[in-house]
Amino acid sequence: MTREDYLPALLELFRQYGYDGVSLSKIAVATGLGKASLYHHFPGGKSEMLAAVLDWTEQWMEENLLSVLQPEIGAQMAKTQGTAMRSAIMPKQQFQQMCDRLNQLYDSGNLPCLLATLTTSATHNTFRTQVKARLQRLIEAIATLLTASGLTADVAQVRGEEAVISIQGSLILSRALEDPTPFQRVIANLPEQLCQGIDS
Amino acid sequence: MTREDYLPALLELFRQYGYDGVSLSKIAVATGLGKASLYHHFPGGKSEMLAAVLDWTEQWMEENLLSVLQPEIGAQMAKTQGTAMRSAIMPKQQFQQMCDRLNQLYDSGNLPCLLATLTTSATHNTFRTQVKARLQRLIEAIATLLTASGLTADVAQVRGEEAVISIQGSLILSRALEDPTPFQRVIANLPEQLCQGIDS
DNA sequence: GTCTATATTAAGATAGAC
DNA sequence: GTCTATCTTAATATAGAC
Repeated sequence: MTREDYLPALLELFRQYGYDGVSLSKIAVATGLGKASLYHHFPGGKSEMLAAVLDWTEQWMEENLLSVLQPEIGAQMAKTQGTAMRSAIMPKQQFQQMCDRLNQLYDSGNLPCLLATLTTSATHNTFRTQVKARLQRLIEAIATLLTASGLTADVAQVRGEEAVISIQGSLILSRALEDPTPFQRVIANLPEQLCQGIDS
Repeated sequence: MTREDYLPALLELFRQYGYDGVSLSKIAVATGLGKASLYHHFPGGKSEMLAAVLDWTEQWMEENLLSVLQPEIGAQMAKTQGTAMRSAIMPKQQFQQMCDRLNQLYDSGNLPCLLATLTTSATHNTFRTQVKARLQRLIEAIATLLTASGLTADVAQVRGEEAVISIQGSLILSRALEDPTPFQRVIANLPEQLCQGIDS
């Protein structure tokens, strides 16, 4: 058993209960390990566990969200399909794919966002810095794709922020109401909302 | 010194650090009281402190948010101003007033929302129930005003949820980015967003 | 790599003096 | 109504056997 095997369980704990709400006893139960074994895999204790989870989810974000938002990918899709387009890319399909991944990440609105949980329960500064950078990169990726699709930089930036606002806000509301439909509605409308004013 | 005098300090602590992130030592420092004195005012300890804060903020919400959203108030405003309107109410001004109060509550996007913090750091079930009811009542109040302005019940309900989503999402983003402008932009656009399709 | 056992510190909570 | 002192429990963390 390597330490990566315990990252999924750790992610579930931290996203659900926040950093302060997770104790080593809880972790021991969830992983089936004793406390001493946990320190074998994570000598730095709880903070190293969260750091490992953050690195892991950052990798997921790169491979599953940022990758599908690359403008070149849309250009390639348009090329292989022979679509005639002014901007030569197809942002709506790419945003649709992003939404599919988000649906998977948050289990259709039934699971909370780790970044939001860490934002609200103010923890160590190093974590807050990472969270900030992660959100900025997602916004930037959306904005870059929208800019490549013909929008101005300011409009694209605002629209990227609005996407994150809708996602985070609906996750909060869905969790508070114990009803995933607000998140699902937001996700269903997001590609069109992002592409308003872009000729497809 | 009565226990109400300590509610503002307690609210600041809970909204910033969440229930699990606030210790009695922190509370003692913030209030300037010893632990034993805190138990004199709040025999139930930390959970009773949060309960008192929740009751206090619920009262604030009734007097500052729900009250200005009553349809009768809009009708009265229209009447005294002699405005000719089909629906006999002026929802946009009322939503504008709601936004002013929200701006005050969240210090223009610089302070987090207690309800969101409690939603993310999953605490006792009694608190989650209260948070859920509070959000439902705000959504309902917005929807009721929109229905009185001519919208159908389903559209009004969705629009109420979208308002809460925008508020909560922008507060999260503003806090994560350490930049209140996303919240301020949302608040500036909210009245018009809510009143789309209503003749004023 | 996992365990039992234990150390250390902090948290939540109470007793009783003033 | 506030304090000092103390208690109890839980949390983080380590030592050392297997």
